[in-house]
Order: sequence, then structure tokens, then C-alpha cells
Amino acid sequence: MKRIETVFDIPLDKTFDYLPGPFSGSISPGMRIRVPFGRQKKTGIVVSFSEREGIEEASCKEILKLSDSCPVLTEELFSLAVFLSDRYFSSLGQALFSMVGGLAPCRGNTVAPGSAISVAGKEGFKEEHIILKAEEDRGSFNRSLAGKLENGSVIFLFPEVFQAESFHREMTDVIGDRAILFHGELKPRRRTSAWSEMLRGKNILVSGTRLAVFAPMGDISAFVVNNSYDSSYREQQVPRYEAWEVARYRASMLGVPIFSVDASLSVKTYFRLKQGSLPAAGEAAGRRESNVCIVRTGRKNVDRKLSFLSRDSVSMMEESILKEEKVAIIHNNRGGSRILKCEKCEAGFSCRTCDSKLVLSEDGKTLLCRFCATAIPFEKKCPGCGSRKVSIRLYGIEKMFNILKQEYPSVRISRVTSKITEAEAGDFSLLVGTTAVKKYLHKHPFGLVIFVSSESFLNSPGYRSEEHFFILVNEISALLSKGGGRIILQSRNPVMELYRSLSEGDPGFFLEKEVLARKSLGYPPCTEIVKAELKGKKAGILNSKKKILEDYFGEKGIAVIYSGPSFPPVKKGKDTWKYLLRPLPGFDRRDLRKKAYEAGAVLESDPDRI
DNA sequence: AGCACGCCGACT
DNA sequence: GTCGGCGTGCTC
Repeated sequence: MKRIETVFDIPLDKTFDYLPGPFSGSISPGMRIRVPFGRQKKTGIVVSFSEREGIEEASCKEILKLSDSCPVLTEELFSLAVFLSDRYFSSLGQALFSMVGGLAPCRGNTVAPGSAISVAGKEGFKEEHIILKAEEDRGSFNRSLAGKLENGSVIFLFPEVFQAESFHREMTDVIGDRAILFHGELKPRRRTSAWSEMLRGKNILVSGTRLAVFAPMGDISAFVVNNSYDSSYREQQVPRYEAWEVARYRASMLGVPIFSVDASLSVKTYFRLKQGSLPAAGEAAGRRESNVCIVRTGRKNVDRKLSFLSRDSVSMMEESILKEEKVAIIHNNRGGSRILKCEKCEAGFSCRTCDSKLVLSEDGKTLLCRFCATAIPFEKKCPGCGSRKVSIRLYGIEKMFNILKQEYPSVRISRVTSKITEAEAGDFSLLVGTTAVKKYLHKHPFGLVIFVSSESFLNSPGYRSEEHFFILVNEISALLSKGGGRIILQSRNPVMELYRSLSEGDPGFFLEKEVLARKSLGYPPCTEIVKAELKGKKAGILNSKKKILEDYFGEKGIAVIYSGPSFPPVKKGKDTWKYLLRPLPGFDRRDLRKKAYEAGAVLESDPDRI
């Protein structure tokens, strides 16, 4: 009797065999089926048939029902799932379910027999990066790339749903229902109908978020990724894929081009450009006219009443308000944003091992290095010269908002944080908030954007904090450039390459330095790192699991960069252990995953946050 | 992953 | 004395 080999959304690579029962003639690989699984019922995905009769027939259960009347996955997506499971440490089942897990049962429409993948051959693959001078140019780039539609379907990825929706509306006006919107926030029914239209259709233009990288058309002719460095391209659940990377892999397998339309260079893009693995798109690495101005803040030049702004910032702000331009004040509120500065010496808060900046832990008790495992207790004095003249300032959005309202009673001031909705923000001419104000910069012209404390961004832990700030400022710079808006970066000590790059509009200073740092310290994009998270309550059991992992790391030459709950500080209880690993190139990914599974650890390749 | 079974610690 | 959290094992 024929067996149906099935995989599930569980971290096991094993396939489970079922008997077709009454559905014998109507099952094919790529369909989802409902089956008994232990004491529960589960949905699985059929991967193949086997004729094996060896195992006892009795232990093999029958399929309960078919979830789909036709396959929801193509052969190409199957092989993409193999890539996902290998690259991002998941089972094949988890990879397949990340593509079609959210779909309602798919009924009534059969895939046209001719729609099997036409493998175009690898020669059509190329990677191109477009760096926008102004955000307004994005539309025309995307529209021109939509011209590729003549040769087959095109997938457009956007970081946020609202951006995908707006491009989709625009495209619907041009090509009608050949424009399809696809993202994870669609209700199952709409998501399913979009999926089956993509399965059957030709010359489709898909606009979507990271999930749309799995759009199932058989005639894909190009991928377009907007702001390809954006952190929302990273899936937070297993498999923790990165959509730009998946798109690139898919493009290379299909032999089609991939375009990135970016408001900023990222370290990764720059690294690839430098390696020569990318054709430099125009002046990708070149300069743009800068609208960024650095303002050094210190005792002497802060405003009397608005103590979080320098006098220069205040006068520029008042000037803008008089001209009836909108002004935004941005502050990174995370963890209270402690700003450390020694009044006596310059080098006080640097790590002795790797010369990187030290930051204060959330509890304020420890100084932590953003790159290595250095952690020294903070005793309210400068670790360099011992001076007690160390300033720790703490500002919040709320406090700044109240002070501003008091000082400018006639100005319409609004607050923006991730928790405050647009309606609540209302009409305004002065906006105070976290990076959530970015959304407003898209929707209204602004004359001035002030970063209260660049340090509040740069001091957040993680090897990419400088890069994130660099990208954020470049994005805002692109948003403001057409309207002649300006950016002020307040900083207590603006001496890094980063500031020079931003103020001179030349990304090279920062990117060059950053690539060198990543290279010598062994961080992405130069070296792959893997984060392993281990949970456990009882010390004894936890230690035995830790031992499984640590023995394995030792045996395979996998370097552990740090471990234990002391670094970085773990917020959610004391029961999570994190390892940051630096495996040797070409390591056995499947084997590492197997060991991690044994120890109950979750792996993430090249994590953004460490 | 999710569920049941089974082991030790603190409670009426 | 049991209740329950957590660790372990199994799923065709």
C-alpha cells in the first residue's frame, strides 16, 4: 500500500507516513492534509509518496481529510524551503509552513498543468543597488522596474504594510487585477485568494512585505526590495529568515535580477560593493548633498529652559516655527537612555580590550562593551581617570513634551511613540517622539528634525547600533532633501567617523571604518555569527544542557563570544542563557541544529540584536 | 511544537 | 498526605 510522506510545523526533520484511505487518487505533493498525530490532530504537508511496506501497517494511520484540493506549493518553493531550513536552522516542515501556514483551505482551483517552473538559467541573475538621493525618487524607480512585467511576474517588497498598500493602489490603477497585494496581515480568506491567483496567474505584480518573498508564481522575472537593509525583513519566528537574502537566493536560482531601492547604504551593501561582488550602481558609494548639521552639546551651550537642546538648536527651531515649517524632535527613549560622559578625560568610557564604546546596562550597575564580553561594575566614576565628574542625564519624551508645552504655549505640539496613534497625535507643528516620528516625515513636509542625543542611539547595545543610526539619519535626510529640510544631530562628543560621514554627506568614512571593525572583530557581514538561546529553570538540568552545547562547541572549534545571563543583561527572568557563536566557515549547519535541538536551544543566524 | 506522564518541593 | 511546576519522551 502506498504511503504518504508528510512533514509538520515542528522542529523535526522526520517525515511521518500515512495511508491515503479514500483519498488515494486525489493526493499530490504540496497539498496540506489533516491527520491524527499522537493524541492530537494536525495539518501536515505532503512531500512525497513511498511504496515502503516494511514497517508494520498497523502503526500507520489514515488521512482524515484533505485541506487543499490542489497543491499550494510549487517545486521551486520546495527547493527554496530546503535552502531556508539549512540557512536559518529550521526543519523542512517549519520552512514550508512559513510559506503557507497562514492560508485557509485552498479549494476549487487547480494549478494550470503548464505552470511548472521555467528555470531561466543562472545567466540572468544580477544584483543591483539603487541608492536614492531623495525619497521622492522611489516611486519613479519602482514604476520603471515595474516595466519588467513584460517578461513575467515581478515581486516588490516593502518594509511596512502601508508602503506595500500604497504602491499596490498605484499599480492597480495601471494594470488592474494583475496587481496583487500580499502580506501577513491579510485575513486568511483574502490571503488565500491572493495566493491562488498568484499560483495560477502570469505577469503578476506583487506588492508586499517580507512574506511576499514566497509569492508562488512560476514566471518570476525580477525581485525589487525597497530599503533592503530594513530590520522588518527579518522574520521573528523560526525559521528566522531575512527576506532580502531569501529574495537574492531565489533570484540566483531562477536566473533573474534583484534590485534594491534604498534610502541609505548599509554596511552589508557597502561590503559587497567593495568585494566587487556587486556592480556599483551609479554613484552608490558616492556623496550626496548633506542637510545634516552636528551640534556639540555641553554645559556651556545648553538652553536655559530647554535643557535638552543647545541654544543653536533652539534658535533654528524657533526660526522654523516662525516660517510655519513643521519641526520634529527625536529621542531614543529605550531604557531611559542614559548618557555617559566624563568631564575630565575623553577616553574614559572605552573598552580596554577592543577600544569600542562602553554602555551602561539597563539596571545602571554595569558597563558593557558592545563587541566583546567585557563587563565592569559601574561605580559612578570614570573608569579611565577615576574622576567623579561623570554626567548621567536622563530624559524622556514625556518630560520634553511637558517642558516644550510650557515654553511654547501657542505652538501646537504633539507626542509620538509607538503606543500613540495618529489620531491621538492630531494636528501639530512641533512633534516630539521616538523613531516612530519617521512615519510622519513620510506624510508631511518638515523643515527641521532634531536628534536630542545621538548617544542615546549609539549607546544602545549591539554591534549594529552605529549602523542603525547611520541608516536612520540617511533615511530622514532623503525624506527631507526635496523640501530643503535640515537635520540637527546633537552630540556631547561628535568625534567619530560616523558624524563626519553624515555631516559631509560622504558615507565612506563611516562605512570603511565599520567594515574594518567588523572584519577584525569577526562580525557580519564579514563573519557569520549564530545566536543560541537556551531556556531552563533548574540549575542542574540547565548546566547539563549547557554542557552538551559547550562540549560540542569545543569539539567543533566553534568560538563562544559570550555566555550566561550576566551579558548582555537578560530582562525576562534569569532563565535564559544566550550564546553568541562564531563557527568556522563551512561548518555543519545541520549538525549544529541537531545538537541545539537536543539541548532545547533556538538558533538564529546573523541576529540583528544580540 | 504540543501533549501526557512522572518526578520532587511546598501547601490546606 | 496531594497539587503542580518542570523535565522527558513521543508523535507515522
